[in-house]
Amino acid sequence: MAQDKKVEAITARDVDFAQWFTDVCKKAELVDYSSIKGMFIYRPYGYAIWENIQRLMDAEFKKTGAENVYMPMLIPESLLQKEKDHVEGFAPECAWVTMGGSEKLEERYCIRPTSETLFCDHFHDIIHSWRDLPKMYNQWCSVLRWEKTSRPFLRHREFLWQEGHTMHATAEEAREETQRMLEIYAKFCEDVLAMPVIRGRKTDKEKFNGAEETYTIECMMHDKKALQSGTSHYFGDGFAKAFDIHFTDKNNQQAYPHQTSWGASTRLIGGIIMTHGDDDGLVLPPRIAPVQVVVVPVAQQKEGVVEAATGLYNTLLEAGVRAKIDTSDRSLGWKCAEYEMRGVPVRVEIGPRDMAEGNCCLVRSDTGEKTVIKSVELTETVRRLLDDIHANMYAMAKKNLDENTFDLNTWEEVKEMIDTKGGFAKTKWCGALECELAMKEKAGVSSRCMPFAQSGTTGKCPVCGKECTTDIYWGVAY
RNA sequence: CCGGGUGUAGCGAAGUUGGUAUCGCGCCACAUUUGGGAUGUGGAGACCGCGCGUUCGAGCCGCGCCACUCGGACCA
Repeated sequence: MAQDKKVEAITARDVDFAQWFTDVCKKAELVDYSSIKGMFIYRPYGYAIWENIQRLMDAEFKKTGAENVYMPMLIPESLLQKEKDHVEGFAPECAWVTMGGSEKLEERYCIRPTSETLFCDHFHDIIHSWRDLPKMYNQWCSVLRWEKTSRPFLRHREFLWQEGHTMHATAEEAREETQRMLEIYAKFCEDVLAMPVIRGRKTDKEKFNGAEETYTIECMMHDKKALQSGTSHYFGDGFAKAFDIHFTDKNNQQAYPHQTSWGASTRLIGGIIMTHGDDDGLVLPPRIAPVQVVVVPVAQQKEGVVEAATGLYNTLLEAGVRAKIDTSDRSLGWKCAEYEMRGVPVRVEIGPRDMAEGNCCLVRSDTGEKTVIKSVELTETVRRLLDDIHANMYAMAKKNLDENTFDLNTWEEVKEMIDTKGGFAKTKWCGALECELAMKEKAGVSSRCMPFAQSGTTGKCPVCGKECTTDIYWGVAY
């Protein structure tokens, strides 16, 4: 019966993945819809996940020397238009401010879809000497893109993100920065979010507007579709030239600096949900979970139970564990189901029977497994368990990725795979745009990335059959 | 943006030939309960997505808009 109730509350994951995702977002109280299409309300539990992402990522950025700044949210149209490829890419999804109070503005302002142009305008003013470099700036903000369709976390019109913008004296140094930041995103996904990633480079078709090279980390969701989870761009000196940013180098020569930008967004939360969630709802990676352990007293009206539970709770807090205790008058069953739905990694149950023997019961959210332990060993066991859960969640996601990635040779094979079971196809690619477009047209997949880990072997392009060496991943993307 | 579907209480739904709206869950109070979404009694809660029109009268009919959703195109 209890099982039936849960299934009733949330659509079964493998019956309708899209509906399951929406149900989880709503029922776990991560987000709510606002009155404007594509603009979402981040509720406390959802925002708390973002705060944890911010806190942990920000620390990594700062280790590299990045500094946080904040730029205006409006971009004068003339500024946006300075770099041709960039404006062409973003113009279709810009929202514009045309009025100031009751006055029509002389020049309309774009609400930032990304801030390269604003940073460049500023860099123009502050970079004059080789001593001014590198400049490594980052900002946490929201951006606006007038998307036609929207889904919680995956595609918002306004979404929260961070955007790093850096300027370097040499191309080599900028390239290193691009790689360094991509690796930070990759490690973050693996070590904090328990999401395995494929690191690689985007094709020219898929790269960021105005960039010379775009690097990406691609994750596989439980439904075998791809989620681009972080990107890092190398711009060369294109923007520097467009914005007339130059400096005097050590040899007293005028030079253009080389630029990068890198970003990750609240889309990561969508990734967490779609990678780890199950039929009971969310399953949160322990290192990002707003509540890591919830203490639930059993038969709490009995003498001493609440006190014993509170004791465990305080022990956890003192040990630095993000803990919560629920002494509300909800039934035990309700509480169990509720915290499973919210994906709290570990639940501690303690009732009269456990107390009599100095025990408590630990339940892990990833497997549902219950273990009775001595209460005095709580902190140590919980710490180990949280690490175990992380490792297990990563392993399960890695298994999903590995088992659904296929080495294929022709576009027909790719189509067959996508139409029947879904997954990533790994093939060779000749590098021609026509072949890339044909894969979309014929097989229904887009290129995800050319992985850094190249095999070095020779094979045939799945479309034109030409001999080539480049390995590339294809998939259906969010 | 194109095509299909849907908007009635916090959620899920019913609503007859047009007559100001019903049910379940949830919510609140009290009591009894509590080792996997408890039970009883009582109570509150809806400008029927928004606007305009037709009509003596619209949840229901017409037009427009907004939002959600599923495909497609586009995009992080």
